[in-house]
Amino acid sequence: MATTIKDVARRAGVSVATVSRALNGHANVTPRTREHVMGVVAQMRFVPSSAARSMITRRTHTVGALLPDLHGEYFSELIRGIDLAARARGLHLLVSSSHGDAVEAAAALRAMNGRVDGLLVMSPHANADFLWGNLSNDLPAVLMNTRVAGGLHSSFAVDNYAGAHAMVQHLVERGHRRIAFIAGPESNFEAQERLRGYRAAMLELLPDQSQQVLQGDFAQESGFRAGGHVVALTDRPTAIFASNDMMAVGCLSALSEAGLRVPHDVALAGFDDIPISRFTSPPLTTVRARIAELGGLALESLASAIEEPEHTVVQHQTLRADLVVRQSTTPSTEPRFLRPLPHAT
Amino acid sequence: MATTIKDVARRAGVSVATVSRALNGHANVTPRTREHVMGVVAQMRFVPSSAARSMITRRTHTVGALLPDLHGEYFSELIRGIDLAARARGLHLLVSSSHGDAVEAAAALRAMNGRVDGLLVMSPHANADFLWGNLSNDLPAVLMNTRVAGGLHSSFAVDNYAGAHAMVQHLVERGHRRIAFIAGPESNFEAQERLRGYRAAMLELLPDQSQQVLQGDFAQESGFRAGGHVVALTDRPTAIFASNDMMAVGCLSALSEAGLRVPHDVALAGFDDIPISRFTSPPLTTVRARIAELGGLALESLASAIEEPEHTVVQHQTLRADLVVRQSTTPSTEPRFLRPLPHAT
DNA sequence: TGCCCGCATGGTAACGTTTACATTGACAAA
DNA sequence: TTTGTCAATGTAAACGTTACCATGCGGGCA
Repeated sequence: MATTIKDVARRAGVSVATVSRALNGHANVTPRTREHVMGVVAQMRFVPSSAARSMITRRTHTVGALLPDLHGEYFSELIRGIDLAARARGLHLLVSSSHGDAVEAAAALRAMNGRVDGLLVMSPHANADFLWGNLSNDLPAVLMNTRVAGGLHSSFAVDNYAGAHAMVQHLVERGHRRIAFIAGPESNFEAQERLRGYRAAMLELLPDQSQQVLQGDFAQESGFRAGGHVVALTDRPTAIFASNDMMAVGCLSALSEAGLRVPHDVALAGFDDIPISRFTSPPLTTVRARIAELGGLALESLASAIEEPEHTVVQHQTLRADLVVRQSTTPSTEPRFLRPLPHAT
Repeated sequence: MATTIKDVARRAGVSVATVSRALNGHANVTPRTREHVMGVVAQMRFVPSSAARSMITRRTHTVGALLPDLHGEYFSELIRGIDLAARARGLHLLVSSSHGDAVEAAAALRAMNGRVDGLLVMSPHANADFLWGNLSNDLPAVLMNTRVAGGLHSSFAVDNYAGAHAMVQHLVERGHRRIAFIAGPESNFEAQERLRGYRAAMLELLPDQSQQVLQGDFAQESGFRAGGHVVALTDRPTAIFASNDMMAVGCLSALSEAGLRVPHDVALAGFDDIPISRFTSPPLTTVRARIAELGGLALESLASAIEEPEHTVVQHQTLRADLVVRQSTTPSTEPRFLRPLPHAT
């Protein structure tokens, strides 16, 4: 049986109210009493039950994060950004991965009720209806990279469209004409935006060229397969733009196995700028998605919505996605021995 | 104001007990009543407060995970393994990273009280005293990769010593004599064990050779620095054994920048077998640490300790760490175009 | 001396659930 | 008709904490 505040009060010879006040650092308690109480607390190794506490204070000091998956560097980065900001605010983090299943996501969302002060949601299923149906409307929530633009909740997103557009432009400027694109999951909003950016840029800059889209699913393996496919093509593309870095890494592996040199024989680019992309060989040209920053901003926004619900305005922010040119698209005759940056962002 | 079970009861014209029974699928409630109640619940979008519920049932259906950090593929893998097992058991996951600070770790540990049914702890500070001082003794806990062998808590660990030993043996068998080692943080238990394995194997297999240990901290950047250091050496080692994959990746980057070919000019090996290590170029010889499996097993153990506290026996399990030979240590004259495995484990 | 004020502390009602126990009513057996 | 049984539902006491209000006590001031 766990010790409760009553046990402490009895042992210390004071009331539960006094123990509570001593614990929470309230003003009106004699230093002498406080010391005595804290001594007993330490001696009995008493830790107040957060559940009971949050029941009455209506604060859990916890935020929930609903993510589609936890796999890979992308989510690692996202969680890191969220965690960092959460720690700074003294908030705990309850993570939940929905694995792409809307029913599971809904269940997870409901299970968080009463356990969190607010919710961070990144879900391919998170359209307006889904949210309305499963979110308690007085629970603050912030959306990340979802297609719900308007509505009651603030949202933060990476400018996937512009980023992809810029990458195509970079490849075109480097003289490429046949540029293949490895797409992400069709149902994924980010993947859609990146594809849209590719198509628009191609149409705009190389209207005569046919677009070549290979299907992928954001996992390394699918990039590897796509790479193998490209290798076998007659009239091979001179550049491959993978819509995320993990697929680019997989693709790179397939290309080297086939004996093709990057960027000499074929240029390769990714998207996200996950930490590993600086350390592949050659280092990967990519688009910096600032995933950690996205998570951090979303959490900041959520935290302020929790702290002052009335002053909060719904905001929709799009983070710039910058081109990061490394050696996988720049021939080795150009300066190439750039020193990789330290991994901290 | 959030709707409570009372509001639902009033609206449905029944008592709170009936609503509770309907919600929890208890037997003695008429189908007709249940349907009616559930209708009102849906209509009012009522979600029971988990806090209040767990207060009385003394079950939160949540486990806490205290980790030293959340950064990088290692923890991504670990969390994935934990999450997967947790989902299968219907448990939620409250993550907390202590960032190497014992005080913070202690605070995190205490803040979890009453909010979780059990604890998964991986902490460099987790010695017996630390745990005893901060862990409510009736809260089940399982340790991962810590130095506390005996004691009240079950623990799971990777056989870092044997893994490192096997790697050195592999390098020696391939004809290497001058084998450098990039160490991890000195205070880290896993890093210590791996270093111990290196030293023991060197002493045993190459008693005449001097050992060469470079300091690192498990981050890519430190591997990069170590690589740069090795490159500049007269009498350069013919093989480098980095004590984790991230440092190996950083080192690989430094080596290629310097124009050294791996494995032709220098062999390179890592430890952990994080997903990315299959996709570097060349693919990395490493030791498979089964991080996700470790997390999964720890969670399983914790879950059964939660479900039947009396039948649970304290167990200490060490997971085998297998050598995974890829091209970074095998010259290209040997068969090298192995197809990378799909990333699922 | 008497009064009032402020401060430390105690008592207790919340918070929103679940659950043991009480109550009701219907129906069957005597 | 009475009585017993059982199923469905209601009532209220927990769970462990905080917040509000009451209480008592000591000291300063008139």
